Amino acid sequence: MDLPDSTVVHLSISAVERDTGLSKDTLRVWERRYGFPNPLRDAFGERIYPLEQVDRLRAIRRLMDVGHRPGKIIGLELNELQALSDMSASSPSNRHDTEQDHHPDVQFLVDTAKSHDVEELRRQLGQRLLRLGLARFVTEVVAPLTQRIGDAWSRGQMEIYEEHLYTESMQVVLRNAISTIPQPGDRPRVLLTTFPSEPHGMGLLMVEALLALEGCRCVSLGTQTPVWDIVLAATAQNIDIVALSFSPVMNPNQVLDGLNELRAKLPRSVEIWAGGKCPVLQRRPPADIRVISELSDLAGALADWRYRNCRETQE
Amino acid sequence: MDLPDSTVVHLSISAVERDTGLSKDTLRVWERRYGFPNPLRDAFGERIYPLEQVDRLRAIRRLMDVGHRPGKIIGLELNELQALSDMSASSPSNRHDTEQDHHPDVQFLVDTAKSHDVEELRRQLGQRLLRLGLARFVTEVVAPLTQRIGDAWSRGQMEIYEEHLYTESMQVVLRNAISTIPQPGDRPRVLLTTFPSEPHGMGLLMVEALLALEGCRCVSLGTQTPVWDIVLAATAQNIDIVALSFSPVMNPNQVLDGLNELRAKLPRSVEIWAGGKCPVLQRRPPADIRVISELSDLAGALADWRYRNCRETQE
DNA sequence: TCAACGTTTTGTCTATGACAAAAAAGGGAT
DNA sequence: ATCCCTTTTTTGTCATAGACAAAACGTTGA
Repeated sequence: MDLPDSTVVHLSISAVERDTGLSKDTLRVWERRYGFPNPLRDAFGERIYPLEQVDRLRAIRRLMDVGHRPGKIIGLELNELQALSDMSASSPSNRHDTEQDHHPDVQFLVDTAKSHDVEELRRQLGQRLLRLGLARFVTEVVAPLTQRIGDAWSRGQMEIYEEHLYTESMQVVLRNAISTIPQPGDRPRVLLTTFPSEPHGMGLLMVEALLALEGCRCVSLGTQTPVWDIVLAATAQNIDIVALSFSPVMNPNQVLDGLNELRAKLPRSVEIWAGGKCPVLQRRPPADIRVISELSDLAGALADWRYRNCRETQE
Repeated sequence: MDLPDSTVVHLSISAVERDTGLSKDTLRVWERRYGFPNPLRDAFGERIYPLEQVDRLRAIRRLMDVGHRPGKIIGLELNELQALSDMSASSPSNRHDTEQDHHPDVQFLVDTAKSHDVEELRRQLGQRLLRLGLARFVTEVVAPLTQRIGDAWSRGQMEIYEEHLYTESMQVVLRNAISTIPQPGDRPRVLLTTFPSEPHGMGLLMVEALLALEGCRCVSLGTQTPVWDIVLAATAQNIDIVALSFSPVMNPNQVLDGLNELRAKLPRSVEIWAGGKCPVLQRRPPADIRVISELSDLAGALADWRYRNCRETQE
């Protein structure tokens, strides 16, 4: 009578690293300092983590992404952690009025996304795209909806895979729409990408859509490009503007360091635009970098660029 | 006269882990045992790796993926490593005739990708898509070309941003093609994704294209889904087959552990298909998992599934 | 309200030892 | 030669414990 499940309810340290995103070093140091996690040991003295502790670790990780510190929450039980994540959800700091404007429809779409009916979601999105046109679709549907979904995820109201399903569907819709835009425009040439630690690409697609509509020539590198490669690409592609997207979960210092390094390595003639709902951009905007805090500011920034560059161009 | 590049030519141990795929533990133990790598130390005694050593490590990693053992090759210089890699390239085991058939055209496309002319690349790809049809385009152009580009990058013949540009262009072309496939099919329902440490999504798109053409209902989660969320998604979406894609740079142990864990957590009725040019899949295929080593095996695997499930379905 | 400064928290690094699992090598027997 | 079994070598990962920089926090003074 063996126990084949013993490998299932207990995970090795590397499995926990993979599942929680917490490094082995971190897991060991937490155990040493806080007494949690408190894994059992197998016959060789190696840590084996019960599933229950892994769930708690996952919840802790989620709360940390929203700003909590491990020392404060590591002692809490799973239900307490969940209560806390519900609480931070209703805190006023996260409430943006833009959300409320479209509350009913955005809420409907969130529900559709959670219904797991991918075809229906895609149909609903496509319908709104046709009804509103691409520009309004991006600013009035994609942006608030994506933010809302991100919020819901960080509160634990949504599983990661549900967020993945949404992202994938929306990407299909957006990419399709973008590819139908004719490309008569020439300047400015805009390079789109994110820093290596930023895997979210939805912001890039939104910006690409809006800029392409305005006649810009967009060159997207996708997500996670090292700073030095952004410089190389900007040079090779004769780029006028480098547009970067940042999500709220990005490490503030990586944002600032990366931007400063990029600014130092790029020629002054190349502008850097930084967008996304990343708190540090508003609080400590770096010098010589244009911060686009709302999608609606894009058109203005572009008009501005065109005004400044209308005579001196024709290189 | 400062040296802003000092941060560029030296990498920290975690940066090297990310760039080479060798774990910190491995890097340290190699240094202890073989004397290589032999990083400098910064003011605080932490390892800083010169770029030259990182290149050598990458080459070593590449050779290990093909079957060489670290102890034998770790003493070789970069050019010797490359010579060895060229040698094993011409060994019969690695030569797939599919590569040779289209050698000239693939080379032409690689050159186009390196020319930085995105429009031209996209045009060329679109043209081949029309000429060959989606299925042949995927197997005869996308697959060999992507592999070739990955090769070129890991040999330092191509910059990361050039690879990003290629990936982005190809994704646009493929996604567009996929969205034109009508969706009459119902079974099997296939879930597509990658493990958290695998950011490459091109393999998923290729598989999605081929399966959709065969009338499968594909549900893609995009890249980097935690194991547990794959299980949740498979359950919620009533999935028949979970298809995972692995690139050569993935850590072999993460691959095997992840697959075993996934197998343990998924119901037996759900099949797991693992594909991609990941050496460990061929050398030590895990039990109860279908390894798809070549794209051409996909159709067979699917026919097989359909045969086995033709009567018992209709739940 | 904001900037500056000390304090605490926290993640990552270092070093060395140990050992299991994989691979290679040795040694008959077919 | 080829196959199978055992022994040896190779190799990656885990463990322990100490250290410190960078980030976050709290407090003070303008």
